[in-house]
Amino acid sequence: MDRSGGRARHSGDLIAALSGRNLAHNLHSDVLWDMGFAIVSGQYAQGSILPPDTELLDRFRVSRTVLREALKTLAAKGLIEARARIGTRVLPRNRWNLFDADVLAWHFELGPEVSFLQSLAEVRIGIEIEAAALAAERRTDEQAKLLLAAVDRMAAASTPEDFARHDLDFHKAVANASGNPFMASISALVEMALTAAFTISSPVNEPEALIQTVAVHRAIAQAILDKNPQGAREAMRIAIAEGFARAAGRMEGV
Amino acid sequence: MDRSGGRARHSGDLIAALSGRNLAHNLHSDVLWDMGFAIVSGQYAQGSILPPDTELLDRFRVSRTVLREALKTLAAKGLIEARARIGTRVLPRNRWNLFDADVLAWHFELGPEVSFLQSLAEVRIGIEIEAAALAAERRTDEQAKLLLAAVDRMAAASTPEDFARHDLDFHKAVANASGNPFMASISALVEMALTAAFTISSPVNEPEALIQTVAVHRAIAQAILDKNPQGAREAMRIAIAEGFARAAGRMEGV
DNA sequence: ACAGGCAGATAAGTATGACAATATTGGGCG
DNA sequence: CGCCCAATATTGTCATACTTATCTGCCTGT
Repeated sequence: MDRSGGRARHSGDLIAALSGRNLAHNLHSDVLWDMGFAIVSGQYAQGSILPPDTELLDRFRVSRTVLREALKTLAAKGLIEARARIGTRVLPRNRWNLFDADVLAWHFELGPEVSFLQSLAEVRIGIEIEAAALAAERRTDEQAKLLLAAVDRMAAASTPEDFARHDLDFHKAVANASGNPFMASISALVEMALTAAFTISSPVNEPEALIQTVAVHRAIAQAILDKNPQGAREAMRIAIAEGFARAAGRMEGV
Repeated sequence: MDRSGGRARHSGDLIAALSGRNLAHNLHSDVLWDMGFAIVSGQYAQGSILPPDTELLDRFRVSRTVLREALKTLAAKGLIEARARIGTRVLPRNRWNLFDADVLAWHFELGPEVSFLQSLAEVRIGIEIEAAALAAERRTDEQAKLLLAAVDRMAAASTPEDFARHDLDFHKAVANASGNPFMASISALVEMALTAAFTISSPVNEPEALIQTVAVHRAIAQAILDKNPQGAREAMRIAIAEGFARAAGRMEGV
């Protein structure tokens, strides 16, 4: 009965808005988010069978076309798999594409767990450390300039949103300078982590933290400028670890 | 005119077969692979607009349902974005989900470039090094046992396929022991890299290389057993770098 | 009693034609 | 000359019918 047409929007919208991604509001995306969240939140257990088409059709009051396209989207992200006569099965989590922006967003909708933020920080450390090191080896002068500019904008930011945006720009610039397409491809992940972290606590509100965060990022940029891979690695590790520590401290402490 | 029903299958099938993944053969997956490959191969340039539904319908001789589900799948993987009245646009590569198994497979269909293999090795180094370090900190005794068993099976493998399978098992076991769900989620990537590498040159055929490869993997397992993160990091880096070097050397050097 | 295949039932896959929503483009009106 | 609106092209949604795959269980032949 709670299926009134205009229910509250997903937290994913915040992230989409921040990133300038389109958030077209079509029926199929409604169904998609509903089902995606239901699966990620465990409402449909891994390995279980979803209700058959007919039942879902009745529940969502949409056409078969819409439902099936939503399910196909979930299948494309590795959440489900359909088989004739059996039904549509929820796949085990290790088949899910956790690097997908939507799948990540659904995870955040059930409240960012500290353990999840930590997992995120760990992958970021792995990938972005290498990206920084590669950038230090391969950067062009042009790319180095962009990095320094991004740091300057971080230092000058006045609102948490501004800061987060420029922070993201910085990390994207590092990924680009690495010359490795995979590095650039995980910006969705970085974006989610940064958004989550800054939703919890932004350095902008704590002058001391702001100065330190900017300093660490400037150290990364400098190491890349100096073509110093090892220095870039270490600085990047500190930047990510500190960002996570601040958010985690804020969540547990207080 | 070349749209005869039973044309040669994609190289992706090899990988799917090796991984035991299902390869259902429905219409929509035909269209999906055709279009996916066309986009990845640059046949449809980034930022360009795909032909309208009507034209694609005519080209593939399928129903609108099938075509649209295939396009929705591509959209879910970040390759395209449809907008009313505008058409369906090919997104820039940095929006593509390169960690998706299908997208990866399409990249390999146009012949594995050395530069692409290198990019793959670089991300693997980033992620798997951290996974190994985390595994060294968090492993259970049970997980350690599985690791050693996988190494033993690698040493005893007699065919390239067997070796690749056990190698993959090993890397999956490390990812599992890390306790980080993201690490486990990239096994598709590792799988692709290993399959590609061993298609080019398997250590099984070179006794010396086999001994060395097994030794390095045993070193990883031992470091994790000893709860020695730094040792695990270094051994993992060597394992991946050597694997890539062997394949690359075989491709360029002859 | 058992093996094997044959048929029914169920759920996903495919087809088709019509209509709605949306955004660009160009023309008409102030 | 500029603004607004309508024509138009393209994707989005709907409803219904039919096809294919495959699991279950009966049924037959040995």
